[in-house]
Amino acid sequence: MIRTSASRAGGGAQGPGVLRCRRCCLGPLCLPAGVQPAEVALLDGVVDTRRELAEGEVLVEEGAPLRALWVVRSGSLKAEARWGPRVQVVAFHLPGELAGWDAVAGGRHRTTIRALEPSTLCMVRYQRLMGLGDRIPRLHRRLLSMLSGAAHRDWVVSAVGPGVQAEARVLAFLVNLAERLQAAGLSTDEVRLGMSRDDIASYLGLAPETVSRAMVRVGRLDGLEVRRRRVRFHDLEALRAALRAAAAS
Amino acid sequence: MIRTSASRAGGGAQGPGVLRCRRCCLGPLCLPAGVQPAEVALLDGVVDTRRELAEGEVLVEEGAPLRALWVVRSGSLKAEARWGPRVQVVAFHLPGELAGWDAVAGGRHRTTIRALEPSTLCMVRYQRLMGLGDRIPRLHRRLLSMLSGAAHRDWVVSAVGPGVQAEARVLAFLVNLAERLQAAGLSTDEVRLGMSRDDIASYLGLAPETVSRAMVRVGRLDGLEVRRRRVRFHDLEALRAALRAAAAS
DNA sequence: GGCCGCGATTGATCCAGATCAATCGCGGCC
DNA sequence: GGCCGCGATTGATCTGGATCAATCGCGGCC
Repeated sequence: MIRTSASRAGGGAQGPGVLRCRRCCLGPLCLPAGVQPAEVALLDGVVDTRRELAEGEVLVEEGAPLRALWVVRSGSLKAEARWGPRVQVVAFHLPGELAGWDAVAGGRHRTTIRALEPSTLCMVRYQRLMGLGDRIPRLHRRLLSMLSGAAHRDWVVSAVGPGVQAEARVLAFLVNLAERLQAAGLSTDEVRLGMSRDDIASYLGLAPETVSRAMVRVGRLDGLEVRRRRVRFHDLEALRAALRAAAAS
Repeated sequence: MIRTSASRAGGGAQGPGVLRCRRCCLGPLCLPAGVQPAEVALLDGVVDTRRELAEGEVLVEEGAPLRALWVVRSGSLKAEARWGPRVQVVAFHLPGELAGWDAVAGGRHRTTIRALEPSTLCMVRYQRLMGLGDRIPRLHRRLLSMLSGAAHRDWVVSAVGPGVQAEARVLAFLVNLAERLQAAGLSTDEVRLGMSRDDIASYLGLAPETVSRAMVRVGRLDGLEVRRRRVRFHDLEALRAALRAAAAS
C-alpha cells in the first residue's frame, strides 16, 4: 500500500526497536484498545520485536508451532494454504490487522504467511501474551475481539462465493480493501496494491486474465480508477451501490 | 446428522434443562476443556439455557446484538450471509462446534443462523462468560482456542477455491464433514446430511445440479457411498488420497 | 537515454459448469 | 397401502470464464 501508518507511528527519531505500544498510532485498533494506559506499558514486555520483512520474505511457514502472533504496521502480507500441490492465497493482511490467528487452536500455523512488499510488523509472543492476559483480563478480551474481527475479514470475501459474476467479485475485493484501509486510518485516494493479479486471482478463485479484464471493467465505473496496481477510490459509496446492484443480478 | 451426542450427553433421566457442563460428554471439546473441575461448576451459571430448535428455525438474525454464543450439542446449523438480495450459506455448524463467534468483534451478528434439522444447543451468555473469564483466565484462553478453531473450520472449505474441479470441491466438503464428525466423537459409518443439495451448492458456490452430479460421481469412489442425504464413509484415508490426487490435477 | 524482463493486458478458442426442463423416488399423510 | 409433494436426479443446451497465445508497457538497470 502506498501510504502506511509506519511514518506516523514511529514519531521521528525513534528507531524501529524503540517504538512503544503507548505511542503507537495503531493502538486503538490493536491490543492496547480498552486496556488501561498503565497496563499498556506492560505490553512492551510482550511485543518485544519489531520485525521487518522484505518483499517476498516468509514470516512463518505452514506447520510451524505457534510462538507469536503479528500485527501489521505497514505494508501487506498474504497467507497461503496448500491443497496437495496446489497453493492458494486465502487471506491478505493489511496495516492494523492481526496475522497468524489460525494457529491459536491446535498450536500450529495452518498457512504460510509472506510479505507482498517491504513491511513492518509487531511480533507478539504468544506465551507471554497469555501470561499477561491472565493478569489483565481486558487483554484477553481484546485479543478475542481482534481474533474474531481478523477471522471474519479473512473469511468474508473469499466466501463471496462464485456463482457471483467475476466482475462483482473483483469489485467486492476492492471495496473490502478500501474499507479495511480506511479502518486503519489510511487514505484510499491513491492506493498501490501490494498483491499481483495472480495473487488476487488465486484469492478469488479466478484466472489472472479474468481478474485483469474485470479490473479494466470495474475501472470504468464512476468513483473508481484502476491502472495496473494503482487504484483510486473516488466514491466508495457509489461502488458499494454498484456492488449491491451486481450481486442482485 | 443421524447420530448425535445428545443421547450420550444427558445420561438418562435428566431433562434437557438439568444437564450440567460437568457431566456433558462434549466437555473436552467445549469450554470446560482445560478448566479446573471446581471451576466448571461455575460455568453452569453462564450456560444457563439449553436451547432446542426445530428444523428451519432461526437461532439468530444477522444484525442482532451479541448476547450469546452457542455450542451445538446435537443436530446441525447453517450460517447465511446476505450480499444485497443474494443469500449464501457461509458455514455449517456441527455438534461440538461454536456458533456466533463472528459477533465478538463489533458486537453484532453478521450471519443469520438457522437449524438444518431438530437441534439442541448450549447457549453461553456472552457478558456473563466474559465476567467469569476475567476470574478464570483459562476460560478466556479456552474461548480463544475455540474461536480460532471455529473460524478456521468455517473458513477453510469455503476457501477451497474454485479453480478446483467441482467434484474435488464436493469431495473436500464431505471429507471435511467426516473429520469434523469424528472430532466430535461421532460415527461416520452412516451419516444423514442435515443440509440440502441447495445448501451445499450455495456453500460451495456451485449449482445444485452440479452438486448432485458430483455427489453421484464421488459416490463411485472406493470408501464412500452416497445416496441422497445418506452418506457412508468406509475409508476416509482413501478419500483423502483421492482428494489430494484431485487437487493435483 | 536505451535495453530488458516480468507482470499486465488483450485476443481467440474451448469447455466445465450454469441454466432450463423433465422425471424420479423417498417420506409423510390420509 | 396408496397418494402427494418436494427435493434429488438426469438430460440437453448454452455461456462465462479458463486456457492458450501474443503483445504491451512500466520499472529497473546499465
